Amino acid sequence: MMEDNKLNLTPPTAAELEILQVLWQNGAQTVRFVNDELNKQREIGYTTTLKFMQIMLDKGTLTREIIDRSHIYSPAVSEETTQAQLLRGFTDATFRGSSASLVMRALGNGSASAEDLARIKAMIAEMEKNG
Amino acid sequence: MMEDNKLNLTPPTAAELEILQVLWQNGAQTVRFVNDELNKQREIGYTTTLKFMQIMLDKGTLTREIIDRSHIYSPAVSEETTQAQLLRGFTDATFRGSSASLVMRALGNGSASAEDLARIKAMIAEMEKNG
DNA sequence: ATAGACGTACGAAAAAAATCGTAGCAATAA
DNA sequence: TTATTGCTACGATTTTTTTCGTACGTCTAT
Repeated sequence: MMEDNKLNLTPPTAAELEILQVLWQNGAQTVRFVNDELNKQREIGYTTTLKFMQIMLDKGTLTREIIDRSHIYSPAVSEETTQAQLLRGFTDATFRGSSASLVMRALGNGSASAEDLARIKAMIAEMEKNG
Repeated sequence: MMEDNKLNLTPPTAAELEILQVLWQNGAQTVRFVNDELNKQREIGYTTTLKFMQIMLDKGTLTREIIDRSHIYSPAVSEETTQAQLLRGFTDATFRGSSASLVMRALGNGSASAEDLARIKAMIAEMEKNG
């Protein structure tokens, strides 16, 4: 039987997201590189990382090419799209779909710098100017 | 062996959160009530809901009292605290810890009304006034 | 008293996510 | 040539989450 290799509609799992982050930040890389990066954050075996990346390849979340006998993996989904997709699900589940509540609470945790606030204000102003 | 019944540090799973939402919105309720509410959104068996609520009781996420031979469950965690906890994890995983990025993207999806924007602006103004 | 109706308890099992062990292949060092 | 090193492939296994089936107990209406 052949895999359908259908396009990925379901969002990445937590572990998959970690891998995507490494690739989004560093561009196409080998399993070795990704695994080393992940190990800066938590302990995880090489074959575990490899397995995930193979699964993601199968799901269509990653693509790969062979360069110099080594497999180089690239994200097949953009960070922006993925963030939007995950954010939607999270907002629905945790804030009953209210982006405004989510924003209020995100701002409320006090982690935003003055520049952050300024940029957000600017964005709101822009949105209000348009429609 | 006795259960440790230790306080819950780990955030609720997706299914647990659904149950908490029902209780936060409707106050202390029976399994039957919660199950009926959940079934307005998706199909799920009574015993499944019951099992979750028993597990949550065990974890300390819920408490219960017996009224008129029936078990009435209440959330043992506040919605605010839980949202903050989940938001933190989500922001770390998906936006590399940047609340500002998250806010920008949440606003960018265009779901915020004019009133929402006004309220957010007010909040930012308040934050800037203080520190 | 007895059959429903309505509840809870408990033990699994099914499904999904995460992790690893072992084998095997190429290049290269000794 | 043989041993070592650095990869990938693949088949489990473990853990967590989700889901139910079955047993049992208590009222209540016949």
